[in-house]
Amino acid sequence: MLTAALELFAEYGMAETSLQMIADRMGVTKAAVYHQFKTKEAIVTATADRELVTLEAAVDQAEVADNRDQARRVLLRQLIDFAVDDRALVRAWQGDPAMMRVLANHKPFSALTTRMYSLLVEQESGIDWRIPAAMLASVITAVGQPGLAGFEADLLREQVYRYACRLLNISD
Amino acid sequence: MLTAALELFAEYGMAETSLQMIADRMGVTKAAVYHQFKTKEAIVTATADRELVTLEAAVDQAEVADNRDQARRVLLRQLIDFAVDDRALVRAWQGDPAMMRVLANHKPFSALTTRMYSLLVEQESGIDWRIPAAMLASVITAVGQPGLAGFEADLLREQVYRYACRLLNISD
DNA sequence: GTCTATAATGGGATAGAC
DNA sequence: GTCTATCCCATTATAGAC
Repeated sequence: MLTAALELFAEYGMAETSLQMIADRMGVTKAAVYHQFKTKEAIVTATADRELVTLEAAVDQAEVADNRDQARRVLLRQLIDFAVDDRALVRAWQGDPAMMRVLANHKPFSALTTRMYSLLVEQESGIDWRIPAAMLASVITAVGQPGLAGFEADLLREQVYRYACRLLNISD
Repeated sequence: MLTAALELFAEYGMAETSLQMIADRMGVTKAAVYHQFKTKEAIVTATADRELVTLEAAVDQAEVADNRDQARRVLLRQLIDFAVDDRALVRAWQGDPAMMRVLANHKPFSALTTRMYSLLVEQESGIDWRIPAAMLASVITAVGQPGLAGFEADLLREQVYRYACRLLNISD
């Protein structure tokens, strides 16, 4: 069910995916869908929650690193792995304004992005990390672009990691 | 009118922007909007057409460059200028699945992206430019991210150009 | 050109039978 | 859990007066 919904979100966006479409793909009626989830937003947050555990584990691991550069490298690796392995999810999340609005109001999601942001945005050194962080996020989520759908995961993973390191001026 | 529509598209996405919202922002009724544009898609393509002339001029200029590297540099500069100066437009275009579907079916837009792609995707040298092209597009459109809204255009322009050059391994 | 009024459609959501 | 049937409402789109 969540898989079916996520595929449709990735293809049509959240706003243009009706409960009827989800029900049709599952071969049931709308009422059956409503039996599991009270609202459409609940479906969206449920699809997100299923993926959040993986991302939370990645941030957990990065937060215990020895220093900030190391933490960033660890986070980077895992975010890229995650994005490449689940490009449909990235497509569903990235950019869609309706989806972003719902996720921004979803506490577990916003809490996670705050933690990621803290790892990236350096206060002490006087460097403003907001711009490079935005670039980095953009490069990682680029794997969701339709034009890259044909590439194999291994190649894409390696290439994106190389470009991300180049962006951050760190050795891979 | 097109300005009002574009602002709403940038904030709520195309699918979640109703004609009523556009009419309200203009202080008129829906019927007045329909008098100018027969359908909602017509409004979208009209907002796009208004911006396409700028982008077409940029590609024209790049296509007459001496060599491919030079063409890329010219195109890069102008695309970044365009994106930074009109971040609301980038936000409206980037990612929104509904918007992308309409634009993909809009000939002037698809023709332009084909021309840009030809400049970037190198066949002769054996290098596959599809991945770096996707990275580049991602970095440029990153200026539309809400988190970068507070930065001044000049700073953003300079930074994005630097990161883009780093990505392509060319001197700025 | 802009208004009021009104169709026509589709979507979110619920009630109640099986 | 799934169905049929229904409600309510927002939206797209049009007709016709001013």
